[in-house]
Amino acid sequence: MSRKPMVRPGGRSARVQQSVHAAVRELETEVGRDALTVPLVAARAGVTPSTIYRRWGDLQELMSDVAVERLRPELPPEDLGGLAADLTAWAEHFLEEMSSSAGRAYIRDALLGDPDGTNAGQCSAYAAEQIETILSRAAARGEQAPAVERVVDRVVAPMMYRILFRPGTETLDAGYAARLVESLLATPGS
Amino acid sequence: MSRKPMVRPGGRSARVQQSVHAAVRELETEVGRDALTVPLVAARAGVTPSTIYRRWGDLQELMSDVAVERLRPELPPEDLGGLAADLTAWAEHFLEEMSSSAGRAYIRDALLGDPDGTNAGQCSAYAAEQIETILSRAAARGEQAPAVERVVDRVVAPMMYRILFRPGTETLDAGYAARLVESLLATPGS
DNA sequence: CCACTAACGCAAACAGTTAGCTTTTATTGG
DNA sequence: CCAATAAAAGCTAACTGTTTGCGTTAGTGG
Repeated sequence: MSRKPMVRPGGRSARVQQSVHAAVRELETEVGRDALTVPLVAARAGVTPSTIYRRWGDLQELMSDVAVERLRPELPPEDLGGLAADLTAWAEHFLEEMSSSAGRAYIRDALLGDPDGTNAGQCSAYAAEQIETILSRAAARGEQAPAVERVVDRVVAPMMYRILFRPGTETLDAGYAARLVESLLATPGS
Repeated sequence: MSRKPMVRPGGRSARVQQSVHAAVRELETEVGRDALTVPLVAARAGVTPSTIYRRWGDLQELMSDVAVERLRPELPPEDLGGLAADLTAWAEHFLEEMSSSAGRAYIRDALLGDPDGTNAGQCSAYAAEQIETILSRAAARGEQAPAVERVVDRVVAPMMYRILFRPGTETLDAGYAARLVESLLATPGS
């Protein structure tokens, strides 16, 4: 979903893509992320290495594609009946997922093999969608809600920054996420 | 400065490190980032490839080391006589440097070949140092200054998030940096 | 000044990558 | 529905980057 024109999405191409993605996920749990190679994935997927090289370019771009799939939220955020509760719960959940070693690995992979930034943009879009849902609900209730951009700047960005640039910092608990949301909602204006 | 114990920092080891780093910088301008390979760098540096593989592991970790060096600020932030002016000027400068294509490439490299997060932490520390200097000056003047952590969360993190996750977004100008600082200083409390 | 050992050079074996060509198979138009 | 077309995959061989064992060099500490 990043480099290939995908001009022929049906039939065999689709099957190959699915089997290759499946092979990556399987092998990742069996032999570990670092032991993955293109020939290994190709063998498991039942294709030749050159097929993978031609469609994805290299292992990093393939891993980036798979990582983005894994970072896609599968459920809409929970509705707890209020903006503060919804946002806090979502932020805590987001932080817990992303700051785990698995989550961090996926974020790294997504950023890594992403020359044009398409996959990174997709990750950001996922978070924005979830937030949008929460804010729309709040507006429907008549609550005064901030803009999505503000939530991203004040809640998502600080968490991501700490995950990426300050590993080992132990302040990455639910309390931190809650404080970010609280601080955001305390100043309705700018 | 990331993986090697550097138990023997003097003499030959230091010379090799310098010539390898210099070779990377030279070749980067000559043939471009994407054309760099370990054997190429080794030849330019006058060492054998195995030396690089043993000390750095792979090309990514080497590039990460070099990138961190380039991201180190060479000057302390300018003193304009006031906290708001100092922070705004610094944030604008920071954003301009980091959002350039060269800056983004260095950030990516620094994050990329960094298994334990040491280099990423170093980047974060550089920014924190600069901010610390500005805040200390403000305190010396008797101005009320926020904590470094707050500046990182409210100013640095949002800029970095947009650089990494939202490429192509056109709101990465000086005005954005200024607004972040303004918003931060508008709420002295939390 | 000598013993010790980390780090480097060298070279061969290994593994991942690239490229040319052939074959298969969606797709498109008659 | 069938033929023509071209995209995508298979195959294989050449290529290039990576790993590893061993001998040598040169800092380090006694």
